[in-house]
Amino acid sequence: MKKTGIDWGEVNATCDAMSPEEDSLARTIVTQMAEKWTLWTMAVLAEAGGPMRFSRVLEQVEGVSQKSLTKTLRQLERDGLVTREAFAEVPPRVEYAITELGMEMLAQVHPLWVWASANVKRFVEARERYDG
Amino acid sequence: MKKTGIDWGEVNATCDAMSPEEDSLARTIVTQMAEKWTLWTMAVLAEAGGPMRFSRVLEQVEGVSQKSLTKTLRQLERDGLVTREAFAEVPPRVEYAITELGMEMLAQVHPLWVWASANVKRFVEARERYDG
DNA sequence: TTCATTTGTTACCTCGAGGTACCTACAGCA
DNA sequence: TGCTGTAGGTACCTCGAGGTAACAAATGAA
Repeated sequence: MKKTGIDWGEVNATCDAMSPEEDSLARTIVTQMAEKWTLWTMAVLAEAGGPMRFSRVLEQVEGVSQKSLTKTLRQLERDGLVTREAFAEVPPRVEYAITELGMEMLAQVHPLWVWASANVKRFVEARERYDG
Repeated sequence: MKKTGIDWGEVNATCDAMSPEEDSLARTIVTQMAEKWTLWTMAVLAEAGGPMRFSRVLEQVEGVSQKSLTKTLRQLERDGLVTREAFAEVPPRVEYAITELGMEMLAQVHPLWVWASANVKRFVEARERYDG
């Protein structure tokens, strides 16, 4: 029945070996990763290939509000997924860049995203079957 | 700079080839996957290796409320990730099981989860650096 | 007759995500 | 003397997630 060869026991064992705080943190990481603008923001910074000003990111992540982008970037910075460098100039300049850890996380997410995109039709069919 | 070898252009190309509805659906799939009880529920059904009654799932997914589990299972059923079979008995019996599509999705998520668990320490350190 | 069982549904509550809109500070420029 | 541009902070709003608690429906058991 386990046709995919996934050993969920292995995952559970990994979780059991962690402290409760660590366990809940792993959960938090995955949850935040799926928040509305997080992946998109990281992808934009990854594609840029170097530091990017706040307003450039704001343009590239189409539809995000200033407030939400600020919050998203703060969280990413806190988790070590992006770096932030502020320059004491007028008008102010702040540059963001993705970190090695951020690139590693994107590498993990990448196949999932590709799979989801490639299998959209199967989901559409399932929903039509259910709704109709 | 793209040290991970990820070709995000490839992902974007995939997205560009989709209709807006399909694109937003792919986004929706990934978002729902990260909702509070979704992955846990799927993992429980996958580990069971066969059909499971509602109340068994309710026990295994510790902390979930009846209402939330019902909603979670409905969404999973709608997306073709689990099956639901109701028996006309008293008291009622309803059996849930994971589908092939569900197993495939778990297979995609698995490495991400393992990576997140394995790298918890790096996130903890980043947060301590930021907060302290 | 009354109660337990099982799978929901519904009303009501709280909390947080995320949006819009408006405010600052300060130098340069017309 | 205003006006512009940048990176944010803050007030206020709406919307949905998710919790608790109570109820339904029907049958077999006490």
